[in-house]
Amino acid sequence: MKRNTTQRAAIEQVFQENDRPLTVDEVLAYGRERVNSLNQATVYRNLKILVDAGYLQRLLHPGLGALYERTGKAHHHHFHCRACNRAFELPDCPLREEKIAPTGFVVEDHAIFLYGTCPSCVK
Amino acid sequence: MKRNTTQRAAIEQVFQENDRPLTVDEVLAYGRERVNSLNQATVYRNLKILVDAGYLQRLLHPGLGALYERTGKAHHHHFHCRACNRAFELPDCPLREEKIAPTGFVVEDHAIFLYGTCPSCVK
DNA sequence: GTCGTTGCAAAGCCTTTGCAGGGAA
DNA sequence: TTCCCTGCAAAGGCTTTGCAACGAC
Repeated sequence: MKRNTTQRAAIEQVFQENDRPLTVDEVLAYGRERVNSLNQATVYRNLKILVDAGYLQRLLHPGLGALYERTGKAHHHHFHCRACNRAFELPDCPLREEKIAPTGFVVEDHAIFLYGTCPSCVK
Repeated sequence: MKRNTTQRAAIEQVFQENDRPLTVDEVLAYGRERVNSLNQATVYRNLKILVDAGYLQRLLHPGLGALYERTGKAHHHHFHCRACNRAFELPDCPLREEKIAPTGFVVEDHAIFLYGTCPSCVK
């Protein structure tokens, strides 16, 4: 049975307070603000547990590597700010899958990654 | 000055005969069909040299990792066949960058990755 | 004979795993 | 008292680098 530990609670709070996809390092850094002794291996293990529990979703970003975000959101894509190096969620999807591959390719899924500058870095 | 070695020639031929993005392992495997002694470190070093020389372009694929493809092609995107695990180029781009991010986000660039089954695996 | 290149092995990153001690229930 | 969880350290993958030998020019 899953137990409630200070470390796991801290990690969940990190995701509650940061509504954007986070890297392992970000989870570790933000988590240590709550639990100073928080270990990297603990973060890796808990991220896996929280993904298995359906609380988090893992995605691979080209460049940022593994990102973790809360589950339960609608189909969406991601923005990477090159200035602050953070990832953000984009609410919409501009794609019609049927129209984008040559004849013969069966498209089951897609991912879109945008790059640029986020609102707080533009200022 | 850059020298013409058997190993580098083999790697270039691999890209001439495979008109799709290749992983390091694919370059190594195909290259060894030409030069049996071809070493992994040599492949890594030559891929870097060929990128710097403008002959190849490196891109990061979520899932497949680093991919290398010939330069000089028009703006395009990539398809990953889950059956044979190969990457392919898609000729078109279905996106209007201006329309896809919320106000405040400045979009400079984008990448689209499709997933599914390629024509030869569909058969 | 130069000196760019190669193969091998060692060393870096990032992520996972083994293990003994610690803490939730 | 159980046994899941944590921290530390060691061990896996993938990629890079150091070094001596090789070979293109």
